[in-house]
This record gives sequence, C-alpha cells and structure tokens, in this order.
Amino acid sequence: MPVINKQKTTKTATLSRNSEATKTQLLDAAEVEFAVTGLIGARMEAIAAHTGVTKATIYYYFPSKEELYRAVLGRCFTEALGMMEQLQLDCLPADAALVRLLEQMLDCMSQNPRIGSILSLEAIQNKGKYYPKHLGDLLYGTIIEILNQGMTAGVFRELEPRHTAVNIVGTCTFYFTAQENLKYLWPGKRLLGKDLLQRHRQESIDLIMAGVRN
Amino acid sequence: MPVINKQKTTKTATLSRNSEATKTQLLDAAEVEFAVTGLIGARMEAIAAHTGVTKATIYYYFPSKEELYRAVLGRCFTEALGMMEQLQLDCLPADAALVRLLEQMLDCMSQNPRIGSILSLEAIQNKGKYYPKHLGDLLYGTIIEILNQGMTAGVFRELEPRHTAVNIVGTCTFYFTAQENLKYLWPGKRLLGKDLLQRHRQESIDLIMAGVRN
DNA sequence: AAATTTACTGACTCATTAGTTAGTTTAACC
DNA sequence: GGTTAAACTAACTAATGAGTCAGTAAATTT
Repeated sequence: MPVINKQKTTKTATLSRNSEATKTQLLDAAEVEFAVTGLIGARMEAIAAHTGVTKATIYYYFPSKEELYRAVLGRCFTEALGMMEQLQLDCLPADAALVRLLEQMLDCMSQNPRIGSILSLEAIQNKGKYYPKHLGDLLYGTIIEILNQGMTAGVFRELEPRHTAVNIVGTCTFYFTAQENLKYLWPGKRLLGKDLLQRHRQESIDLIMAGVRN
Repeated sequence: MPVINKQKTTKTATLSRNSEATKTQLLDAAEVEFAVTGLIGARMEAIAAHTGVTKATIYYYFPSKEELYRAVLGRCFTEALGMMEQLQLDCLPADAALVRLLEQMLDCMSQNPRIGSILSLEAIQNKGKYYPKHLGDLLYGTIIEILNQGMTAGVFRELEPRHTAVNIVGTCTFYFTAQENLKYLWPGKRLLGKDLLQRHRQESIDLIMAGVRN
C-alpha cells in the first residue's frame, strides 16, 4: 500500500494511517450491515471483518453500536437532505415541481436503496426512535406544500395532502425495499438494472401524476 | 383457571393441558415477535415469556426457530390467501374489481398490520428466502389480470401492469409498515384509529383509481 | 534518533442465546 | 386408584456477541 499522504504538513489534515479513510470505510460497512439487519441484528464483528480491521478498531472510532448506528443515519440523511435542498422547486408550477421531486426521490433510491431499507427497519424495529424528524419534515412538508399549491391552482384534484404524501413516498420506496420479494416477477432480470429501473421510474411518475391531476 | 374441556371424549380433540391452545398462543406471540425483529432478531425466550411458558415448551411444539418462523408465515398467508380467494372478481368490470381488491388489501392490512412488517423484513433480511411465492403469484397475478382487462376494455390507460401492480401493493402497505416513522405527521392521533384508517382507505383508493383510469 | 502521539490488535470478560435433557406435573383411561 | 401418556419445566451446554484493555507498530514531532 503506497501513498498515504499527499500533502505533508497541512495542519492535522493528514493522519498517520489515514484514520479518515478507515472511519469512512467503517461507516460504509456499517451502512450495509444495518440496512440488512437493523440496529439490533447488526454484528460488530461482521462490520469489522468487512472493513478489514478488528472489532476493537470500531470502538476506537465509535463509542458503541448505537452511536455507530446514529452516525450511519446521520450521514445517510445529510446526503438526502442535501439533494432535497438543491431542488429549487419554488419557481415551478405544482405539477412540474411534483414531477421533479418524484424524479429526485426515485433516483435517490436507485443510487442507494439502502436508505429505504434502513428507514423501514427503523420504523419496524425501533419504533422510529432514531428517525430523523427534520428530514421527514422537509420531505413530507415539501410534498404537502406542492399538493396544496396544486389544488389551489386547480391542476390537482381535491385530495387529503398528508395521506397522499405518504402514498407517494410509499410508491417511491416499495419497489426498492421489497426488491427481494419481487424479483421472481421478472425472472432472469435485475430489478436494479438500467432498463427495469428506467421503466419503473417512468411508470411510477405516470401513476402518481395521473393520480393527483384534475 | 376453571373449564379446560367442554366436550369430554370426542376422539383426540381435547388434550390434557390444551395443547392446541398453547400452540396457537405460541404462534400468536411468535408472529408479534417476528413482525418486529425478523427471523434473526427474534428471541425465543421473549416468545415463551409472552405466552407464559418456558422456552423448552416451544421446542416441544416446534423443532427450531426457523420452523416456528415457517409456521408463522404459513398461518399468516393461508389467512390472506383465503381472503383473496373469496373475492369473486371475475364477474366484475375491471374498475369495480380493482376497487374491491384495494378495499380487501387495505382492510387486510388494517386488521393485521404485522403481515406487512413480516413481508418487509423477509425481503430485507432473508432476501425473500421464505417468501410464499404462491401468495405473490395470486396477488400480483390478480392485479395484473385486472389491469390488462381494464386496458383492453379501454377504462384504464396504457400502463405497464407489473410495475403498476408493485406500486399498488406498495401504496396499500407503506402506511402500515412505516407507521412508527409517520406518526409525528398526525400529532396526538392514532394512525390505526378508526377515523384516520377510514380516511386513508378512501384516499388510497382514490389515488390509485385516478392513477390508472383513462 | 529519541520521545510522543496516533492507529490498531489479540486476548480477554461477561452477558445472552439457541437448543438439550432429564425429570415433574397433570389429565385420561382402564 | 393405579398406570400411562401428554404437556410442561428447571437447569443445563455450547456458541456467540458487545464491549474492554493492555500492549504494539507506525508515523510525527522535537
């Protein structure tokens, strides 16, 4: 393993055996593990092994399994939050804004389907204890706002915005979280392959838009 | 605890300390446990304690944790299958048939939201290893058939039936499985309470029907 | 090059867990 | 009322898992 440090004496930016990289790798491995097993089911040993370090190394970076879980959630949803914030929907009419938001959500799930699994497990196993409410507020708040706007403008039919928002999010996530139960519906095809994903994206947007439009 | 047996000598129907009842109670407790933790996370001790017996009693009835899990799944989906089969949708036009099916699915989830959780966990944790394919075939097969029929009849728009079927099931389940993450959207209200449930049922049906109709 | 700090490990502890077994209690049948 | 079989338990085993700690190796500083 050559090349550890590129800059030599830039403050504390570079660390001896590259602790920043190790930490990131641990978070990556932990994300995968938590996305399959949830908090309780996750094995610290498995996370360590997958990272190529010993279990004790995890405790060098994170005080406990629970805090590691919090860190994983934090990183996931900071990402998602960033994507949401750069959407700039205010200047768009309601229907265009909703299409844009749907595209973003579906692409987000395609890029990292683990987010959906983690949130599902979080709800089912931990009763939402670690659920990042500010993300929920932002996501559901944005959808509800768009729906209200659309109703006022007359482009959307009269609907209950909160229930509809929940159903929209459900539509954007189910395909990904239930993947493994659904795969036999498309024998021999990869559900996260380019063509099926593309098709699913379009079908989901069409269904929702037809569902809300007047 | 008085009254154990009502009929006295009806074959082997009545058992000494009522084994049939114990078995049912064990399955009930196991269903609750598995619906929260999944197969790997479930604690046999917890299932036993909740039933009011010792752990060893479970092994008197079931050879292993895995077989207990299989038995729980079996019972859940025999129920669901029974509900599906008595629907009699063949004689109905596509749109009425879909409404009927949606009502049934939503009511099924309302009555036992654990089904959705168990299926979600099954997909995420076990990669669908124990997923009852015959149930999936029946459910998705029925929806796809109705959608095709509706397109032929011209009452439904041109859509891809499989993706749409997945989205329909997603809409019918997400509210229930993600309950605990969503509760803060309705502060002070019970998501599975009569009024919210009723409202959600109607909103979901409206969204889907508007989404598929021509 | 010696001293110090940072990154990391091996070998532990103690709690928990699936599964077992030998034995006990309760009811059923004669 | 004594025998037998079914229902159930207490007390185990063996394995695994979260978390600890003393110590080592590599890099950085002096």
